[in-house]
Amino acid sequence: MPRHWLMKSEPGECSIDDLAAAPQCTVPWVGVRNYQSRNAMRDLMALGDDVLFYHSSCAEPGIAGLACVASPAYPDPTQFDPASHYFDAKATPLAPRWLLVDVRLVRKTRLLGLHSMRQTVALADMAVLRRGNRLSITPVSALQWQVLGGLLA
DNA sequence: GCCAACGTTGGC
DNA sequence: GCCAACGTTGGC
Repeated sequence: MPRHWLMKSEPGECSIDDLAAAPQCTVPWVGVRNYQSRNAMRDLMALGDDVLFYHSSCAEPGIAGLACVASPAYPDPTQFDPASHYFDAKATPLAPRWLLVDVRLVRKTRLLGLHSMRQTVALADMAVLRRGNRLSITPVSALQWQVLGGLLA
């Protein structure tokens, strides 16, 4: 049974349109540098899991499309690249610290704004809406997924 | 730019 | 292992 996730991306880094324009409509989810989110990818995600693609840190934050997990977790190559913003001097290929999964577009949706999400009672318990939430990857319950499916249809 | 929230770091 | 300082996130 697939799980459901919400993954935040800054549109300036990778927007839903960037995802749609990528080869195979698939991107490696580079740049996660938070242990909880890394562990979620490593331990909890599985190929085929559903993903809500969320635009954060932008003028209109909200869900912009549906995607899916398209690979198992593997080392994030940017941690080894001194030229990368995501370089981590303490990581080595033999002892990688950061992992990622590939994410593939399922379909772009209308933008379901953060404000609309907050106004939807059935979504009130979503992890991403919790005060002070800063995780870039959060779980979505089956019920929440169903409600969102209706709102995004 | 502000600031609340909270994860991470490092001294002890 | 505690905890204060610091850095980052992200909405506003």
